[in-house]
Amino acid sequence: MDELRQELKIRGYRLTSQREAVLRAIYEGACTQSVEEIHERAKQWLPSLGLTTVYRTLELLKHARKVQEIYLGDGKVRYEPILETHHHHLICQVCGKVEPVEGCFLSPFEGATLVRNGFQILGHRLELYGRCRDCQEG
Amino acid sequence: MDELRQELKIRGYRLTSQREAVLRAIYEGACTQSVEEIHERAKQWLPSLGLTTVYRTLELLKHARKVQEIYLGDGKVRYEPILETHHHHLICQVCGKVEPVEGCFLSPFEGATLVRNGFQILGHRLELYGRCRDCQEG
DNA sequence: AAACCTATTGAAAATAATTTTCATATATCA
DNA sequence: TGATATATGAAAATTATTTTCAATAGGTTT
Repeated sequence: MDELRQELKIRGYRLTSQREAVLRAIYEGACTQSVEEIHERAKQWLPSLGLTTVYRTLELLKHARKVQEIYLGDGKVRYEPILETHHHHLICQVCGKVEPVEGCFLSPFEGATLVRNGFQILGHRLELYGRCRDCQEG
Repeated sequence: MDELRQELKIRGYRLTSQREAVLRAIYEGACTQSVEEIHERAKQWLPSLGLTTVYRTLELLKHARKVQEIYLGDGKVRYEPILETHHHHLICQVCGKVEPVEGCFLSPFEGATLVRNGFQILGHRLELYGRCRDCQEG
């Protein structure tokens, strides 16, 4: 949270109770949350928090690389915190649950440039789809 | 296209000029296209085609596993055809261009079950972010 | 080929998510 | 504490997507 304070100061932004509430909601909530869910959770600490402010704060945190967007196929964008531990997702195609998996064999390629077309790789995202234990029949 | 005809028949759907136009637009267009783009392209062959029908056809093709959704962070969902050749994407963070990359070392894990939590992997998606050749300074 | 029946279509209306506007409130700094 | 520019909440506006419904047109049967 202190780190955030620094980040904001550097960029000329202000640290407000709204921003703290949204950030806390993101970090304490599920792996991925919709804007509505983040809003609900954050209102625990700050009941007067407006939905518009949640949208604005998420935009801010996205630029500050504190959160990441993820789209699961229903009409709404979800957000998750960018943690120190790089991870990917297991997405159950039956119940929709999202679980994180740590460990990644792609990290060594960060910074690499592909010979075929000169594309320089700076990051990646991997989503594994399938069925969680609870959703396997038989 | 004949394959599609079969697919539709099996499911009790009809093969209409609209559906053919949308499918053709998807296959002949860029790697990923927005609904609006698909609509514009398809109107070349069928000017009377309505946007609603494009949405409906994409939903149909999604269920028939002919197309896949992808979200690039602007507010709209994009679609791409599911081709026989499994591939992933190189997404330029500067200009937004999307290029396909073939070859995938994750395929052997399809069907595998993770020991840690019993999750059965059935498919995956990998997106590589970075800078395309044209967008690298220096 | 004509008739039938049901799936499909286009346009407009409705919805849902997200963004913009604007007057008010409040962090931050002198 | 006061000045000031940024941030906020509510409402309005916008944008993407879905639903409604009367009209159309596949595909099958005769």
